[in-house]
Amino acid sequence: MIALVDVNSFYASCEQVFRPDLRGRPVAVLSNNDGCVIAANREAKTLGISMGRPAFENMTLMESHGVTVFSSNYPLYGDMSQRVMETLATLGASLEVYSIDEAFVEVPVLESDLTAYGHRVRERVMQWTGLPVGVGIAETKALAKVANHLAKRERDRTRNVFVIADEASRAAALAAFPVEEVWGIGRRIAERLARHGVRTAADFTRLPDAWVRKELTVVGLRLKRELLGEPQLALELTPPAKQMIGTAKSFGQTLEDEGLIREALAYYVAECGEKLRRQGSLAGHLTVYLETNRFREGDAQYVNQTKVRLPVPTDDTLELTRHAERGLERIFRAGYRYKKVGVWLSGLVRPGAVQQDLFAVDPGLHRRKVMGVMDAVNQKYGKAVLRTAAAGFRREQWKLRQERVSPCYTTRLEEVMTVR
DNA sequence: TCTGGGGTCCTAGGACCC
DNA sequence: TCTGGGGTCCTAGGACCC
Repeated sequence: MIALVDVNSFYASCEQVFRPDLRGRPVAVLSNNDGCVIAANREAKTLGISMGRPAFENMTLMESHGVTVFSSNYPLYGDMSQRVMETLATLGASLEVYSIDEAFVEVPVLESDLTAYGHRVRERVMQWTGLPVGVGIAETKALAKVANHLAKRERDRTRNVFVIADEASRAAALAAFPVEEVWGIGRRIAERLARHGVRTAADFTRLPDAWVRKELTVVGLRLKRELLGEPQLALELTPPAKQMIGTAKSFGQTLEDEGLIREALAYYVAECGEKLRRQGSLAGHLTVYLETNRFREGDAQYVNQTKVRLPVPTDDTLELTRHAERGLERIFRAGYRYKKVGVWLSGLVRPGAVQQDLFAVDPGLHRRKVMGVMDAVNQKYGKAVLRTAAAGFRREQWKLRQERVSPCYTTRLEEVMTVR
């Protein structure tokens, strides 16, 4: 059996762990650049805060009801996530970390009372991390997702456990489960299914295989079988190496100056380079992406991207920066007000699998040492303390807005709480 | 005035190979 | 006048996830 464990309103709950004064009170967390509401606890949702909508649309509502609003604090959430996963690892036979706030846990075979097991998971995570989780248990991943949804319907958080263990409970759960809430059924597919009269998960499982295969590809077919209780998706115990590594972030304000955009780009390239080296891969291609603010209807719009093939796959930030700058040069057009620049590294390979280029110069051992030193210094003294000259000294002019960020309670010594 | 970021998987179609 | 079959690789685009 598989348990899907996820943290309730994860980001909001992380903030509340360190702010006991906010227990039982509405809390919301904003996206990067304080743009959209991306997390809200139940108290905030009850007030009508709309998730995924711009912060400014919700601000009046939030202020009038005393909602405490935070900017995203990913160092905090990442660290809390790791604590949750380590706790879950002590409870399951094996574990797939599915996202920052979710994991599939293989229930140990000797557990006979699944509901009791679910409660034990909930209680231990609460005791060890202070975070509330919901637990859904079933035979397959897709059914565990359904069970997890149903677990969250319980208003009483101490009862956020739901088990689909036999045919009768499976049939009952699917008959009452809207198809658009099924894992893997998004807005587009839900619309298409609705046109064919499919409204519940149970309706979906009754569609002929051939139709599902043709309309929704093998992905849809696998999903149908999972919902019927036939496992199609194994747990991924070791996270596979990433196939793409990228960074694309909005500027705090729109920019027209190519120089500033180039500096932001170089800064993002360095972030990607660090991730690339941590994974032990080399990138064969690099895509640069540039965009104006599509929400400003009066502005002239421009969006473009270009893919650069690297002569030899590399993980050297200086080399990557050089090619990224060339890419930007290709697509930059003066006269627009830009909102976002991004870079994606792809064609990732292991160092052993590299085809050498007869005419390319290997940046050599000393450059690899430079990168090693840069990573070590930044690991120890903080992000981008040591950076390339290309990233410049004008970050103030393009960096993200983050006006309501909480302390990094668990990852920065100077921000650790003092208790008297 | 203010509108997120970072990914994955699948398919179709074109270019190219022998 | 008639013009094959069996592939691979790459890219773009669409869908999805949290």
